[in-house]
Amino acid sequence: MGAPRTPRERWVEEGLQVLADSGPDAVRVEALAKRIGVTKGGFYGYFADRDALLAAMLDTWEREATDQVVDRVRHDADADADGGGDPRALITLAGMLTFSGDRLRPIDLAVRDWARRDEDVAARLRRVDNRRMELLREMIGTFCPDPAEVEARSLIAFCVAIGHHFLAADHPGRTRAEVLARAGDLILDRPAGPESRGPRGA
Amino acid sequence: MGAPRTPRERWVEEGLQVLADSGPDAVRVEALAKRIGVTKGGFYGYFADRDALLAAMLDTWEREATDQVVDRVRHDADADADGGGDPRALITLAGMLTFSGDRLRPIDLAVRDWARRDEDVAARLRRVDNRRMELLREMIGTFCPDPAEVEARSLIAFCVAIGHHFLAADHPGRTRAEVLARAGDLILDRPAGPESRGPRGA
DNA sequence: TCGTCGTTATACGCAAGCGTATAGAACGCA
DNA sequence: TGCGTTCTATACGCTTGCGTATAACGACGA
Repeated sequence: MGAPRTPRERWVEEGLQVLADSGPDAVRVEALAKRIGVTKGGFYGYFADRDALLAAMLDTWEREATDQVVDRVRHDADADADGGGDPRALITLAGMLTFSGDRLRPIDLAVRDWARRDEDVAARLRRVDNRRMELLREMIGTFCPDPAEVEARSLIAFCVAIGHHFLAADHPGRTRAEVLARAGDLILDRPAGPESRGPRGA
Repeated sequence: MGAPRTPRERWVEEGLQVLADSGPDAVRVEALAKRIGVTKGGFYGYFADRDALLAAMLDTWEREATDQVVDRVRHDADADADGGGDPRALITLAGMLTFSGDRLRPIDLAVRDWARRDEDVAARLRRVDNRRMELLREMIGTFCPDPAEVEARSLIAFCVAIGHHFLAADHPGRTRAEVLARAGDLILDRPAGPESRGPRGA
């Protein structure tokens, strides 16, 4: 058997790329083939139809999105093996506020919009979000005793992490990163850090 | 001249409807015609092409979205002519957290996603968001003296208002409305209200 | 009653995109 | 070298959608 010249994952990868920067409606078999530099000939060997590709894309995203959350927690927890629980929470939360790499974030945003009109996508997103939310609860729980407040702060943190990418407003005299840093202070219920604390990410 | 049987606004309105629940890619001339119960014959008397319709839709949305903000402020300000500035802020902010009617909200969400891939749309959204942000600053400024904190709280409020619609997570043992109410307390920097305070909206 | 003008239906050519069929090319293995 | 598997190119029919052209239709004013 010949080595796959255009393996299945390639179609999925390219599909996720297009999803990320043009939305699900732009994920078209022939367009993907053109991007890859191939005709659609081989596509139907891997997938029954376009919907099967979309499902495979979501499978990949869901798995990666979940793994990533777990990895991040484990990594940050190791990095802070000395200090108390707090710094871990802060660092991880800060990471969450800018949320990881350039690969998954745009996909994540696209999926969120997609979920508004597709039940299946919404169900997948719910699984992923519940996982992340649980993480947030745990972290915020390290410094906040009231469960209702923990829930509220977690919601706020998550909404800011997502929402600021959908927000087009300017902040005259400040950068978005600066405002986000200060927002992080408020969400974490701690006094404002030095004004010149470095930006935590965009 | 015969009365317009299918006036220009009808196309715009139907377009916004489709935009709201299926995204911009689903706004197709012939599909709209079918929805209206007409063929596309008359469409090109009003619009040069599909893009012209999209532009007109955005014009309408931008105007309505702006007017609505102004109206809401004026209305709430009148309703609270007696009390201090604070209640006005609270009420309006609460309204913002669930943001108004069922008509504009879904359009708003669709436009936000759209703006991620279209410069023109992004520019329009920036105008609208800056307007709303200014309003938030003003309201939050009535109880918070530090400008940097005002900016951070405004960002948080706005992100929660938008973000919670893109969030699929559950809140075991609580409703979303309850969690949002508590989040509002935190954003407004006031003690938690009675647990059983009615939900402020969905 | 009869034009007139705006709206609409119908038909056309064109392009993109889906899913299928079929034949050819490339590679691993014997 | 030859065989079989796997991927690929090409071609087909079908549908949807765009934008244009043209003719019919209807309401209103003269």
